[in-house]
Amino acid sequence: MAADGFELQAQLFRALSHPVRLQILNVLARTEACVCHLNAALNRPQPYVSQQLATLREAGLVSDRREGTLIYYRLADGRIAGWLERGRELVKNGDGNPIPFPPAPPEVVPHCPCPHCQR
Amino acid sequence: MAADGFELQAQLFRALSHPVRLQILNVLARTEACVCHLNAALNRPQPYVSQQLATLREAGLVSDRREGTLIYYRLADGRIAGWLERGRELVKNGDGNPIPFPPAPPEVVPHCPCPHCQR
DNA sequence: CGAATACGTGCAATAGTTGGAATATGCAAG
DNA sequence: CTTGCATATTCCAACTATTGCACGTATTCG
Repeated sequence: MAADGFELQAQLFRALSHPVRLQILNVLARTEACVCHLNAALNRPQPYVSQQLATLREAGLVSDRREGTLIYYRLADGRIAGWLERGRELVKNGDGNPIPFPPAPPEVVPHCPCPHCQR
Repeated sequence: MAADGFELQAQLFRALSHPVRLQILNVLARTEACVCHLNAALNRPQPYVSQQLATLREAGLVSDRREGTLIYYRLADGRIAGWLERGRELVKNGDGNPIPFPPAPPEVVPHCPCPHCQR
């Protein structure tokens, strides 16, 4: 309960200190997505994706919306995407500085059953 | 070696996911400081401060400069302070939203032997 | 040289994170 | 109510971080 600002800010950063969670946020930066979409886009087991989403949700970074059996996730705050993007500029690569960021995954993912991919 | 951008970015966030390290960066955001100054300003044992500084140094967030027996630390990149400041706007406090950030420590700290405080 | 001061490092006990597997829940259709 | 699908939670072993403390290193001064 004695959580001062630094402790809260540290909790936010802890939620961000995981490559798969950053990958998820990278997908959500362009569009909301259901769990099955992230499951297919990241090629990770569904319970694993759900766990990371729970961490992001508890940190207040994403929010969710149910639509039938699907649950769509999106960034909780419009400023998050731009802030993360600016954070990338600060990443250094050991000796040199070029930052090998993988391309964002395609918006339509094969074998994803969600309405957004089935068209 | 198989460190993609997300892994590197996660390492950056991991270095930031600690309240004492955030406190150190908060001091360094206004001025460079020697270890003994941080030691006094944060009221933490010197080896403990050194360890946190080592973590920040390995993450590329701070750089250091020796001057006699003192070692001065500063933010490694001018954009870091502003980016951290903007990150605070995203911190939510459980239910409500007000963010109780402690005030920045004073520039001159009692019992600090560094030239900046002895005047 | 030796002593004093400012920092850094190594170690060990404790605590927290990770990621896979099994299982549980919640909704819709039949 | 049962089945089936989408998603969530729980459990657990391996791994990693935290933090206090003793000791090591580097620089200056006498």
